[in-house]
Amino acid sequence: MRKPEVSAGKNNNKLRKGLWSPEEDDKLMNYMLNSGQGCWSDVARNAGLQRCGKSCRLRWINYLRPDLKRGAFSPQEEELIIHLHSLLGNRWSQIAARLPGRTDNEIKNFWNSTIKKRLKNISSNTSPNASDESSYDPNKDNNNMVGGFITSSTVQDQHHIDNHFMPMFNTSSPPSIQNTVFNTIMSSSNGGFFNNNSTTGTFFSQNNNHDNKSYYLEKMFGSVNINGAEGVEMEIYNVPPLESVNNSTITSENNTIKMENINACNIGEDTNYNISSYNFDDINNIVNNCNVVKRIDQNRAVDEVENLFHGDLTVADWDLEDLMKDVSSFPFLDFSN
DNA sequence: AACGTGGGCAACCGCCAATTT
DNA sequence: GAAATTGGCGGTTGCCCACGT
Repeated sequence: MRKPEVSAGKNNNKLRKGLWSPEEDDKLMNYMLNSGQGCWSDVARNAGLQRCGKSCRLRWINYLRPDLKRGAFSPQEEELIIHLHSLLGNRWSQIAARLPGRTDNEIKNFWNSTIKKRLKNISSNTSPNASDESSYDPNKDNNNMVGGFITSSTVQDQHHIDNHFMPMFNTSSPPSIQNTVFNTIMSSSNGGFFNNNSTTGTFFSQNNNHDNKSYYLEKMFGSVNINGAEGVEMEIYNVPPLESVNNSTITSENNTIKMENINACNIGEDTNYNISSYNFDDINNIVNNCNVVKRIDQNRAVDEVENLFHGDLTVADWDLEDLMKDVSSFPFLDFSN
Protein backbone atom coordinates (compact mmCIF):
# COMPACT_ATOMS: atom_id res chain seq x y z
CA MET A 1 0.00 0.00 0.00
CA ARG A 2 1.04 3.53 -0.49
CA LYS A 3 1.26 6.34 1.95
CA PRO A 4 -1.27 9.04 1.30
CA GLU A 5 0.44 11.70 -0.70
CA VAL A 6 -0.33 14.83 -2.60
CA SER A 7 0.58 15.59 -6.15
CA ALA A 8 0.54 18.98 -7.76
CA GLY A 9 -0.60 18.54 -11.30
CA LYS A 10 -0.52 21.19 -13.99
CA ASN A 11 -4.20 21.88 -13.96
CA ASN A 12 -5.08 20.21 -10.74
CA ASN A 13 -5.03 21.90 -7.41
CA LYS A 14 -3.01 19.43 -5.41
CA LEU A 15 -4.84 16.22 -6.23
CA ARG A 16 -4.32 13.54 -3.70
CA LYS A 17 -2.70 10.26 -4.55
CA GLY A 18 -2.00 7.12 -2.64
CA LEU A 19 -4.12 5.38 -0.10
CA TRP A 20 -7.72 6.34 0.31
CA SER A 21 -8.78 7.50 3.74
CA PRO A 22 -12.03 6.30 5.31
CA GLU A 23 -13.39 9.82 4.91
CA GLU A 24 -12.70 9.78 1.20
CA ASP A 25 -14.31 6.38 0.91
CA ASP A 26 -17.39 7.71 2.66
CA LYS A 27 -17.61 10.68 0.34
CA LEU A 28 -17.28 8.59 -2.76
CA MET A 29 -19.62 5.90 -1.52
CA ASN A 30 -22.30 8.39 -0.52
CA TYR A 31 -22.05 10.22 -3.79
CA MET A 32 -22.22 7.08 -5.88
CA LEU A 33 -25.16 5.67 -3.95
CA ASN A 34 -27.07 8.93 -4.04
CA SER A 35 -26.20 10.33 -7.42
CA GLY A 36 -25.02 7.35 -9.37
CA GLN A 37 -22.20 7.15 -11.80
CA GLY A 38 -21.60 9.93 -14.26
CA CYS A 39 -18.47 11.38 -15.74
CA TRP A 40 -15.76 10.38 -13.33
CA SER A 41 -14.13 13.77 -13.22
CA ASP A 42 -17.52 15.18 -12.25
CA VAL A 43 -17.87 12.51 -9.61
CA ALA A 44 -14.56 13.52 -8.11
CA ARG A 45 -15.50 17.18 -8.14
CA ASN A 46 -19.08 16.84 -6.96
CA ALA A 47 -18.21 14.42 -4.22
CA GLY A 48 -15.75 16.92 -2.86
CA LEU A 49 -12.74 14.73 -3.40
CA GLN A 50 -9.27 15.99 -4.15
CA ARG A 51 -8.78 13.07 -6.49
CA CYS A 52 -8.69 12.65 -10.22
CA GLY A 53 -11.66 10.92 -11.82
CA LYS A 54 -9.58 7.98 -12.74
CA SER A 55 -8.60 7.39 -9.16
CA CYS A 56 -12.26 7.55 -8.09
CA ARG A 57 -13.24 5.10 -10.76
CA LEU A 58 -10.59 2.65 -9.67
CA ARG A 59 -11.49 2.97 -6.01
CA TRP A 60 -15.15 2.39 -6.74
CA ILE A 61 -14.64 -0.53 -9.08
CA ASN A 62 -12.04 -2.34 -7.04
CA TYR A 63 -13.13 -1.61 -3.52
CA LEU A 64 -16.33 0.27 -2.84
CA ARG A 65 -18.79 -1.30 -5.26
CA PRO A 66 -21.54 -2.93 -3.17
CA ASP A 67 -21.70 -6.06 -5.29
CA LEU A 68 -18.12 -7.03 -4.67
CA LYS A 69 -17.48 -10.39 -3.17
CA ARG A 70 -15.11 -10.25 -0.26
CA GLY A 71 -12.76 -12.82 1.07
CA ALA A 72 -10.56 -15.51 -0.33
CA PHE A 73 -11.16 -17.19 -3.63
CA SER A 74 -13.00 -20.46 -3.37
CA PRO A 75 -11.41 -23.57 -4.87
CA GLN A 76 -14.04 -23.41 -7.60
CA GLU A 77 -13.17 -19.85 -8.42
CA GLU A 78 -9.52 -20.72 -8.40
CA GLU A 79 -9.97 -23.55 -10.83
CA LEU A 80 -12.10 -21.40 -13.06
CA ILE A 81 -9.45 -18.70 -13.08
CA ILE A 82 -6.80 -21.19 -14.04
CA HIS A 83 -8.95 -22.55 -16.78
CA LEU A 84 -10.01 -19.17 -18.10
CA HIS A 85 -6.44 -18.01 -18.07
CA SER A 86 -5.44 -21.00 -20.11
CA LEU A 87 -7.96 -19.85 -22.68
CA LEU A 88 -7.76 -16.08 -22.46
CA GLY A 89 -4.28 -15.36 -21.24
CA ASN A 90 -3.86 -12.13 -19.29
CA ARG A 91 -7.19 -10.70 -20.32
CA TRP A 92 -8.12 -10.06 -16.72
CA SER A 93 -11.20 -8.04 -17.43
CA GLN A 94 -12.58 -10.86 -19.56
CA ILE A 95 -11.83 -13.33 -16.82
CA ALA A 96 -13.36 -11.06 -14.19
CA ALA A 97 -16.49 -10.72 -16.28
CA ARG A 98 -17.11 -14.40 -15.66
CA LEU A 99 -16.49 -14.31 -11.95
CA PRO A 100 -19.32 -12.36 -10.38
CA GLY A 101 -18.19 -10.05 -7.62
CA ARG A 102 -14.54 -10.24 -8.49
CA THR A 103 -12.48 -7.51 -10.09
CA ASP A 104 -9.82 -7.77 -12.72
CA ASN A 105 -7.30 -6.27 -10.33
CA GLU A 106 -8.15 -8.80 -7.69
CA ILE A 107 -7.83 -11.70 -10.08
CA LYS A 108 -4.64 -10.33 -11.52
CA ASN A 109 -3.12 -10.02 -8.06
CA PHE A 110 -4.30 -13.46 -7.13
CA TRP A 111 -2.83 -14.90 -10.26
CA ASN A 112 0.51 -13.20 -9.90
CA SER A 113 0.91 -13.89 -6.23
CA THR A 114 -0.56 -17.32 -5.83
CA ILE A 115 -1.55 -19.28 -8.89
CA LYS A 116 1.47 -18.43 -10.98
CA LYS A 117 3.71 -19.78 -8.31
CA ARG A 118 1.66 -22.88 -7.82
CA LEU A 119 1.60 -23.70 -11.49
CA LYS A 120 5.31 -23.12 -11.69
CA ASN A 121 5.87 -25.59 -8.89
CA ILE A 122 3.63 -28.11 -10.56
CA SER A 123 5.30 -27.78 -13.90
CA SER A 124 8.77 -27.97 -12.42
CA ASN A 125 7.77 -31.13 -10.59
CA THR A 126 6.28 -32.77 -13.63
CA SER A 127 8.57 -31.52 -16.37
CA PRO A 128 12.18 -30.66 -15.76
CA ASN A 129 12.21 -28.59 -18.95
CA ALA A 130 9.07 -26.66 -18.22
CA SER A 131 10.02 -24.71 -15.19
CA ASP A 132 9.14 -21.35 -16.68
CA GLU A 133 5.49 -20.45 -16.44
CA SER A 134 5.90 -17.99 -19.25
CA SER A 135 6.53 -20.82 -21.64
CA TYR A 136 2.89 -21.66 -21.36
CA ASP A 137 1.03 -20.55 -24.44
CA PRO A 138 -2.73 -20.43 -24.08
CA ASN A 139 -3.14 -20.36 -27.81
CA LYS A 140 -1.51 -23.68 -28.41
CA ASP A 141 -3.72 -26.62 -29.05
CA ASN A 142 -1.67 -28.99 -27.02
CA ASN A 143 -2.61 -27.39 -23.73
CA ASN A 144 -5.19 -30.04 -23.21
CA MET A 145 -5.11 -30.47 -19.52
CA VAL A 146 -5.50 -27.40 -17.46
CA GLY A 147 -6.26 -27.61 -13.82
CA GLY A 148 -7.29 -31.18 -14.25
CA PHE A 149 -10.05 -30.47 -16.70
CA ILE A 150 -10.54 -31.84 -20.12
CA THR A 151 -10.50 -29.30 -22.88
CA SER A 152 -11.74 -29.48 -26.40
CA SER A 153 -8.52 -30.80 -27.81
CA THR A 154 -8.92 -33.82 -25.65
CA VAL A 155 -12.47 -34.18 -26.79
CA GLN A 156 -11.40 -34.02 -30.36
CA ASP A 157 -8.68 -36.57 -29.81
CA GLN A 158 -11.30 -39.04 -28.80
CA HIS A 159 -12.96 -38.67 -32.13
CA HIS A 160 -9.98 -40.19 -33.78
CA ILE A 161 -10.88 -43.56 -32.41
CA ASP A 162 -12.49 -45.93 -34.83
CA ASN A 163 -16.00 -44.68 -35.17
CA HIS A 164 -17.02 -47.10 -37.80
CA PHE A 165 -19.71 -48.07 -35.41
CA MET A 166 -21.09 -45.02 -33.74
CA PRO A 167 -20.60 -45.09 -30.02
CA MET A 168 -23.88 -45.32 -28.23
CA PHE A 169 -25.04 -43.80 -25.01
CA ASN A 170 -22.55 -43.61 -22.28
CA THR A 171 -24.32 -41.80 -19.52
CA SER A 172 -22.30 -41.26 -16.42
CA SER A 173 -24.72 -39.11 -14.50
CA PRO A 174 -24.66 -35.84 -16.36
CA PRO A 175 -24.93 -32.74 -14.22
CA SER A 176 -28.48 -31.73 -13.53
CA ILE A 177 -28.24 -28.49 -15.39
CA GLN A 178 -27.66 -30.36 -18.59
CA ASN A 179 -30.16 -33.08 -17.96
CA THR A 180 -32.86 -31.56 -20.04
CA VAL A 181 -30.57 -31.12 -22.94
CA PHE A 182 -29.09 -34.54 -22.69
CA ASN A 183 -32.41 -36.21 -22.30
CA THR A 184 -33.66 -34.42 -25.34
CA ILE A 185 -30.82 -35.61 -27.42
CA MET A 186 -30.68 -39.04 -25.98
CA SER A 187 -34.31 -39.65 -26.57
CA SER A 188 -33.57 -39.58 -30.24
CA SER A 189 -34.46 -42.81 -31.89
CA ASN A 190 -31.68 -42.58 -34.33
CA GLY A 191 -28.28 -41.45 -33.33
CA GLY A 192 -25.72 -41.83 -30.68
CA PHE A 193 -24.23 -39.88 -27.96
CA PHE A 194 -20.60 -40.04 -27.15
CA ASN A 195 -20.18 -38.66 -23.71
CA ASN A 196 -16.68 -38.11 -22.49
CA ASN A 197 -17.02 -36.04 -19.38
CA SER A 198 -20.70 -35.58 -18.76
CA THR A 199 -20.81 -32.02 -19.93
CA THR A 200 -19.89 -32.37 -23.55
CA GLY A 201 -20.86 -34.86 -26.09
CA THR A 202 -21.26 -35.68 -29.69
CA PHE A 203 -24.46 -36.40 -31.39
CA PHE A 204 -24.30 -38.47 -34.51
CA SER A 205 -26.64 -39.59 -37.13
CA GLN A 206 -25.77 -42.87 -38.69
CA ASN A 207 -27.07 -41.97 -42.07
CA ASN A 208 -28.72 -39.15 -43.87
CA ASN A 209 -32.13 -40.05 -42.68
CA HIS A 210 -33.94 -36.76 -42.66
CA ASP A 211 -36.50 -37.97 -40.23
CA ASN A 212 -34.24 -37.96 -37.27
CA LYS A 213 -33.18 -35.14 -35.04
CA SER A 214 -29.64 -35.08 -36.13
CA TYR A 215 -30.72 -34.06 -39.56
CA TYR A 216 -32.30 -30.91 -38.23
CA LEU A 217 -29.52 -30.23 -35.82
CA GLU A 218 -27.25 -30.74 -38.74
CA LYS A 219 -29.17 -28.21 -40.73
CA MET A 220 -28.82 -25.77 -37.90
CA PHE A 221 -25.30 -26.32 -36.84
CA GLY A 222 -23.77 -27.68 -39.95
CA SER A 223 -22.56 -31.13 -40.67
CA VAL A 224 -19.27 -32.78 -40.06
CA ASN A 225 -17.68 -35.86 -41.40
CA ILE A 226 -16.09 -37.99 -38.76
CA ASN A 227 -14.23 -40.95 -40.10
CA GLY A 228 -16.68 -41.22 -42.88
CA ALA A 229 -19.78 -40.91 -40.74
CA GLU A 230 -22.00 -38.00 -41.56
CA GLY A 231 -23.55 -36.35 -38.60
CA VAL A 232 -23.78 -33.49 -36.26
CA GLU A 233 -21.08 -33.02 -33.78
CA MET A 234 -21.91 -30.60 -31.08
CA GLU A 235 -20.94 -29.68 -27.62
CA ILE A 236 -23.25 -28.39 -24.98
CA TYR A 237 -21.91 -26.04 -22.44
CA ASN A 238 -22.94 -24.22 -19.39
CA VAL A 239 -20.90 -21.04 -19.51
CA PRO A 240 -21.40 -18.24 -17.05
CA PRO A 241 -22.95 -15.66 -19.34
CA LEU A 242 -21.59 -12.21 -19.74
CA GLU A 243 -23.93 -9.68 -18.25
CA SER A 244 -24.20 -7.86 -21.52
CA VAL A 245 -25.10 -10.89 -23.56
CA ASN A 246 -28.71 -11.78 -24.04
CA ASN A 247 -29.97 -15.29 -23.78
CA SER A 248 -29.90 -17.29 -26.92
CA THR A 249 -33.22 -17.97 -28.47
CA ILE A 250 -34.46 -20.06 -31.27
CA THR A 251 -37.98 -19.54 -32.39
CA SER A 252 -40.11 -21.09 -35.02
CA GLU A 253 -42.03 -18.89 -37.34
CA ASN A 254 -43.76 -19.89 -40.52
CA ASN A 255 -41.85 -23.13 -40.58
CA THR A 256 -38.64 -21.22 -40.24
CA ILE A 257 -36.15 -21.63 -37.45
CA LYS A 258 -34.94 -18.26 -36.40
CA MET A 259 -31.81 -17.99 -34.31
CA GLU A 260 -31.19 -14.87 -32.27
CA ASN A 261 -28.54 -13.66 -29.91
CA ILE A 262 -26.52 -16.78 -30.00
CA ASN A 263 -23.62 -16.26 -27.64
CA ALA A 264 -21.30 -18.50 -29.50
CA CYS A 265 -21.95 -20.94 -32.19
CA ASN A 266 -21.05 -22.39 -35.46
CA ILE A 267 -24.07 -22.36 -37.62
CA GLY A 268 -24.74 -23.81 -40.98
CA GLU A 269 -25.14 -21.89 -44.14
CA ASP A 270 -27.86 -19.59 -42.96
CA THR A 271 -29.58 -18.55 -39.79
CA ASN A 272 -32.97 -19.34 -41.18
CA TYR A 273 -34.06 -22.69 -42.48
CA ASN A 274 -37.26 -23.63 -44.08
CA ILE A 275 -38.42 -26.90 -42.77
CA SER A 276 -41.68 -28.38 -43.76
CA SER A 277 -42.49 -29.87 -40.43
CA TYR A 278 -40.68 -30.45 -37.25
CA ASN A 279 -41.29 -30.41 -33.57
CA PHE A 280 -39.31 -27.39 -32.53
CA ASP A 281 -39.59 -28.14 -28.84
CA ASP A 282 -36.54 -30.32 -28.86
CA ILE A 283 -34.36 -27.76 -30.49
CA ASN A 284 -35.72 -25.06 -28.26
CA ASN A 285 -35.02 -27.22 -25.27
CA ILE A 286 -31.46 -27.61 -26.31
CA VAL A 287 -30.80 -23.99 -26.90
CA ASN A 288 -32.79 -22.60 -24.04
CA ASN A 289 -31.02 -24.78 -21.56
CA CYS A 290 -27.51 -23.90 -22.50
CA ASN A 291 -25.66 -20.75 -23.01
CA VAL A 292 -23.55 -22.11 -25.77
CA VAL A 293 -24.24 -24.71 -28.33
CA LYS A 294 -21.10 -25.30 -30.21
CA ARG A 295 -20.09 -27.56 -32.95
CA ILE A 296 -16.60 -28.90 -32.63
CA ASP A 297 -15.65 -28.48 -36.25
CA GLN A 298 -13.12 -25.67 -36.24
CA ASN A 299 -12.61 -25.40 -39.93
CA ARG A 300 -15.37 -23.04 -40.81
CA ALA A 301 -14.06 -19.70 -41.83
CA VAL A 302 -14.51 -17.01 -39.28
CA ASP A 303 -15.73 -14.49 -41.80
CA GLU A 304 -18.43 -16.87 -42.87
CA VAL A 305 -19.74 -17.02 -39.36
CA GLU A 306 -19.44 -13.31 -39.00
CA ASN A 307 -21.48 -12.77 -42.11
CA LEU A 308 -24.27 -14.74 -40.58
CA PHE A 309 -24.60 -12.12 -37.95
CA HIS A 310 -24.52 -9.26 -40.42
CA GLY A 311 -21.76 -7.61 -38.49
CA ASP A 312 -23.41 -7.99 -35.12
CA LEU A 313 -20.68 -10.32 -34.03
CA THR A 314 -17.14 -9.26 -34.54
CA VAL A 315 -14.37 -11.62 -35.46
CA ALA A 316 -12.68 -10.91 -32.18
CA ASP A 317 -15.81 -11.70 -30.25
CA TRP A 318 -16.28 -14.89 -32.08
CA ASP A 319 -12.72 -15.96 -31.48
CA LEU A 320 -13.11 -15.25 -27.83
CA GLU A 321 -16.29 -17.20 -27.51
CA ASP A 322 -14.73 -19.96 -29.46
CA LEU A 323 -12.10 -20.18 -26.83
CA MET A 324 -14.64 -19.90 -24.08
CA LYS A 325 -16.31 -23.15 -24.95
CA ASP A 326 -14.07 -25.12 -22.67
CA VAL A 327 -15.44 -23.49 -19.57
CA SER A 328 -18.10 -26.12 -19.82
CA SER A 329 -15.91 -28.36 -17.78
CA PHE A 330 -17.08 -26.67 -14.62
CA PRO A 331 -20.40 -28.23 -13.87
CA PHE A 332 -20.16 -27.61 -10.16
CA LEU A 333 -19.95 -23.86 -10.23
CA ASP A 334 -22.66 -22.05 -8.39
CA PHE A 335 -22.95 -18.47 -9.51
CA SER A 336 -25.91 -17.65 -7.41
CA ASN A 337 -23.76 -16.31 -4.60
C1' DA B 1 14.35 -7.54 20.16
C1' DA B 2 16.16 -6.34 15.79
C1' DC B 3 16.66 -7.18 11.23
C1' DG B 4 15.93 -9.11 6.62
C1' DT B 5 12.92 -11.07 3.30
C1' DG B 6 9.08 -12.24 0.61
C1' DG B 7 4.02 -12.24 -0.06
C1' DG B 8 -0.13 -9.79 -0.69
C1' DC B 9 -2.46 -6.20 -2.57
C1' DA B 10 -4.03 -1.29 -3.30
C1' DA B 11 -3.13 2.03 -6.35
C1' DC B 12 -0.51 4.27 -9.93
C1' DC B 13 1.32 4.49 -14.75
C1' DG B 14 1.20 4.47 -19.54
C1' DC B 15 -1.05 3.21 -23.43
C1' DC B 16 -4.96 2.91 -26.41
C1' DA B 17 -9.65 3.41 -28.11
C1' DA B 18 -13.89 5.74 -27.86
C1' DT B 19 -16.27 9.81 -27.17
C1' DT B 20 -16.84 14.66 -26.85
C1' DT B 21 -15.69 19.36 -27.95
C1' DG C 1 -11.42 16.55 -39.20
C1' DA C 2 -8.45 17.61 -35.29
C1' DA C 3 -7.70 18.05 -30.59
C1' DA C 4 -8.96 17.17 -26.04
C1' DT C 5 -11.06 14.40 -22.73
C1' DT C 6 -12.57 10.23 -20.73
C1' DG C 7 -12.75 5.40 -19.76
C1' DG C 8 -10.74 0.93 -19.72
C1' DC C 9 -7.04 -2.17 -19.51
C1' DG C 10 -2.70 -4.65 -18.34
C1' DG C 11 1.69 -3.97 -16.25
C1' DT C 12 4.13 -2.37 -12.47
C1' DT C 13 5.28 -0.23 -8.14
C1' DG C 14 5.91 0.15 -3.41
C1' DC C 15 4.02 -0.18 1.24
C1' DC C 16 2.54 -3.10 5.03
C1' DC C 17 2.80 -7.20 7.44
C1' DA C 18 3.95 -11.85 8.74
C1' DC C 19 7.46 -14.84 9.31
C1' DG C 20 12.04 -16.64 9.81
C1' DT C 21 16.71 -16.00 11.49
